[in-house]
Amino acid sequence: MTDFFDLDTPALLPLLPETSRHALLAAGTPVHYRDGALVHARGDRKPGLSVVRSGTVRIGNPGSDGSYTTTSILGPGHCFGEFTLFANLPRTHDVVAIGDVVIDQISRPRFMTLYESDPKLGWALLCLATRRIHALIEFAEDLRRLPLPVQLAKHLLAMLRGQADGGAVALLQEDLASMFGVSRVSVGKALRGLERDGLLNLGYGRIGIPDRARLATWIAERTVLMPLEPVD
Amino acid sequence: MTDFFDLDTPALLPLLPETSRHALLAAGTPVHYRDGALVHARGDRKPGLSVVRSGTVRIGNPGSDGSYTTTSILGPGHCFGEFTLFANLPRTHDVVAIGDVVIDQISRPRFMTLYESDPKLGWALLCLATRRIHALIEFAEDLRRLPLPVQLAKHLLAMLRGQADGGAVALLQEDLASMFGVSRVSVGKALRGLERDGLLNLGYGRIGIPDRARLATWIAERTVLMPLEPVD
DNA sequence: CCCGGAATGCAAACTTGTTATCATTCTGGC
DNA sequence: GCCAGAATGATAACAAGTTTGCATTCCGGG
Repeated sequence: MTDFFDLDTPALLPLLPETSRHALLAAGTPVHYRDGALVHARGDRKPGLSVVRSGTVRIGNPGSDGSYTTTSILGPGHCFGEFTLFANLPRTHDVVAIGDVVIDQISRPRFMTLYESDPKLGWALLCLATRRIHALIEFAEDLRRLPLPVQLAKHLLAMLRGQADGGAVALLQEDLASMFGVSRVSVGKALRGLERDGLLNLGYGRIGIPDRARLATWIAERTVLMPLEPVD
Repeated sequence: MTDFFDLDTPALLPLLPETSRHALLAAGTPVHYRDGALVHARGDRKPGLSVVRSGTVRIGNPGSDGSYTTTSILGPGHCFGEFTLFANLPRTHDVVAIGDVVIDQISRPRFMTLYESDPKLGWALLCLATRRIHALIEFAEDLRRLPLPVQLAKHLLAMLRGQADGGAVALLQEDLASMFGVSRVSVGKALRGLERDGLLNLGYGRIGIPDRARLATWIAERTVLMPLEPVD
């Protein structure tokens, strides 16, 4: 489980050539966080880029009503904090460690030096940002147009990309609800509907997809937009 | 009326220093489109960057059910087409001219030459992309958490930013509906609710805000997240 | 092995938004 | 100044998601 929201967003590190990657990591200070520790809080003003070295972090925001919205869950090689560098913004999200995590923290001055000396870095960040924008737009569009069951199905399918048939995701209905900004009840209802149609099988903290191709077809029939294939 | 969705996203051109701006425009070929002309269609594979020179364009996508979702409306100085350059994607949206429009079309090879010779260009694009991601995330969050009237109010307020009190927006309820992925009926109902509370006054294709400060307060009372102030 | 907390299932009353249809009002162009 | 088309208002039947409360099932640590 690496990615929830930015499902089509690759990590930063693999986009960089060997040497740039090493330079970036060398510029950072590895910091250790234990489970549940707050890495950054919305509103924090200290700028810098962060790269996940090991473990996963949850990016999200609590609401004043006690609800919590998860924006993304990032694993090793992913980065965050670009807003503080390029957009002159404070931290926009809380970042919380899931389990034990090590994060390379790169200060603004260090990053700037690196950025100016290595054009590959800027290019990689642009590719990343662009893909993220694309993923976000498509996600927002889905959010507006698709009924909940289709959204859920799409997401589950994407989470199993690259796995063999009959795979399963370890995932609480509660977490799904927080990601889609919807109640646990609706998630449950939708999932059970999909199970009735034989597209999923539900377990305790586990959702299995018996036949990925069939689910993909089911989704395609309900999706409005022409799917896009990457060029090349 | 320049910006609907990317309300906090600045245009590309003002982010560039004088010389870079001229170089960029010189690299492009101005193309004229008449009202309603299709500049690009979703799925098109010819890459390139486009800069709006004059007029406005609508970025959006038709659904198979006949509905239409507007993602953004861009005016002079704004650019689009980055996806085709950095993410190896075909066009993700239809782009349609609103009124007569002139667009500078910059081919991929030309852009690449420019990008490599002028580091300011990459930096500006990164700033732009970053701000856009931020705006999109906040928008998606609103979409999930806020009731329609609050979303509408927030948007209307943002559209009048920088104008004097008592200003008005020229805007059809129909267009608002297409932007929020919601029916005209709900938009009407929500707007009339706001009018009852004295926060708006509705006209024919026109929405006025008598007291911006009061509307801002009203929104703040219903908004969950701590607002962010730009650093500097 | 069993027991308590966590996760899920279920039902009822309610809220919000949808579609569809029709009436009304506004506006620009002749 | 009038009139057709565009935009808005209003209503009713319906669909989807919410909240609340409680029952049930699962799992892991003593």
